[in-house]
Amino acid sequence: MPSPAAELTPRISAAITAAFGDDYAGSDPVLRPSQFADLQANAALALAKRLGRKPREVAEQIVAQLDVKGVCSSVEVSGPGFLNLTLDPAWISAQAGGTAADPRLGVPTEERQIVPIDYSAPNVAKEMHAGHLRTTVVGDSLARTLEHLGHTVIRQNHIGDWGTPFGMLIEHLLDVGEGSDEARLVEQDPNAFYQAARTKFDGDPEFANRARARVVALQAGDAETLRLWRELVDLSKQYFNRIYSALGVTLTDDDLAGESTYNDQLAAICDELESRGIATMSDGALCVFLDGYTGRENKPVPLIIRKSDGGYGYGTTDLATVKYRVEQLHANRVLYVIGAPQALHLNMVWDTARKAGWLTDDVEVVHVQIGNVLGPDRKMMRTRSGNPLRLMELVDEAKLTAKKVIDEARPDLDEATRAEIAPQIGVGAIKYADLSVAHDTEYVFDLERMLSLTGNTGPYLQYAAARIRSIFRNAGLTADQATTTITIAEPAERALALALLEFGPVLTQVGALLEPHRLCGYLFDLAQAFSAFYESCPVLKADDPAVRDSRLALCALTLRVLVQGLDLLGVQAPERM
RNA sequence: GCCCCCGUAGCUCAGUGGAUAGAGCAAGUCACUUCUAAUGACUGGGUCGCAGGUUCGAAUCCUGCCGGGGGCGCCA
Repeated sequence: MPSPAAELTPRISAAITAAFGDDYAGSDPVLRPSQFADLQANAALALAKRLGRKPREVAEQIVAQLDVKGVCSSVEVSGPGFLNLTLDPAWISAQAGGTAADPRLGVPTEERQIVPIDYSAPNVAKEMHAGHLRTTVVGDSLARTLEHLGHTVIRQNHIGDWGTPFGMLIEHLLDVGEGSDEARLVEQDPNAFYQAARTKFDGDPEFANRARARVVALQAGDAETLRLWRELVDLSKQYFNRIYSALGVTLTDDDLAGESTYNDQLAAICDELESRGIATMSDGALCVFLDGYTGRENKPVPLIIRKSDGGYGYGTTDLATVKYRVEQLHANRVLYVIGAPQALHLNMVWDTARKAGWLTDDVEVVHVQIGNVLGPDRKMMRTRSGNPLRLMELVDEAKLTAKKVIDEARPDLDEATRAEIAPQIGVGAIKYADLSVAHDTEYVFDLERMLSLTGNTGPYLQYAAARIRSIFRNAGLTADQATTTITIAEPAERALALALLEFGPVLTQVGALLEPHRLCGYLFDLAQAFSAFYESCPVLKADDPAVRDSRLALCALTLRVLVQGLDLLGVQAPERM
């Protein structure tokens, strides 16, 4: 069941060719949504120039050749040469029926690609903060969406499980004692543990020396040191999993691909780049200098792949991820869902990999830039400095607020039901807020706004779904029993049905552009179209049984699209609220 | 200094080179013995940062400027 645009594009193209000859075959019909009709085709204005004729005349000639029998009820030339296309209600009805009969709801299955997605990437023994929340939520939605479109997604959680901080963390672990309450902070309140280690490191020279020695032992592969390191990582995994579980994120231990997994490849990467002359020594560090990367005072910016102390930084491990994902995972497209400030670094890594021949032109690499999350003061929320909001605390707060709201709004529901619904609303609100703004723009973290039950928020969409479920409960039916033919009559029915036909095209676009906020915007429009329909078109109270059944079928389709769409965002749709 | 991103209604944000730039929130008006009013209908609200350029047509593309943010060698 093609969408209106998919149906009309080839027809208009054919009309253009028929009117102006093969030279014009394949011209873009420039089909766009319109405020004056269902769709408008703007091709005539561009063609007029090429043809040396008046745009309106060109538009008339296209119309003369246009076959839209059974699709459009009217085609009008308007303004300077726009083609206003109004769809036939019978066609809309049939397409809506076709969508309802399709288990995939009109979502195409695309040619399969292998798509590793790098997202979340929290640090061991550190609290996840709002910034991590965002890459986690956006990455997870992209993973769900691309999978649904038929791709093979390989989740890659590139956790920070290696590096110099582990010297002080391990020494602190020994100081407080393995298995002690303080050690368990890594699992419950990792920042407290990290800060305690940090404070000692900064204030106690003896401790700092032990920490530095411990880093050396770790890198040398000392067995006891590795055992302690693994314990820290394991404790952190518990923490990550509690967060992921609370948030309904699809990441599991199987998706962990932390920095340490590339340890045994780093030396070879450096050796190869050095022997091939791609990397050179500079101030004791092994660096890659690339054309076009200059920094202060026009000095070339290095990608440091081996520090002067012999250690490796994230430049080297990131190079290793490119190699691994291309050579071992056979990726067609690699997504790095990472903070926007990393753009320079990532580009240098990719250019280095290209220069080395590890990254080839047939593999698309994309930086899905995650904009900074700002505090109420509009300043960046940072981990290093300042005191970050504990993510768990934040989630708990959202759940609590949601509970208060549902308690007040639905005193008729029993306590157990309300307690079950509240987390779905609270968590959904946070995730939806992250997803509904373009991923590369900054945004101010504002719990109150996220939890607002009106406007473009998670709860509003959940409410729309819950209302539909309520209708089916009252009808004594399940949604999949409402499979009657859909017949469009009222304007609100028409608008709702048209919105439903756009689900597939929107998902295609989200997959291509990697922009979940488009799905949010679409679902919001759909929910609004449904609310308007709900106001003006009685379903169960409809006089005519045929109208009632048609509207029930429309409700069922709306519910399925809402639930499916929310699921691709990683947001639950409660039965009632 | 160089590079990247951003600047749209009071606020938060959409916006595929197409007609009179849109939502939501907030403000105001109206509609509930309700298929869930947590809603809907309506009203007011704009120098799309500024100035050029390209184009039949620019919020959108190009250049310059102003303002904000970020990045720019041994943290990741």
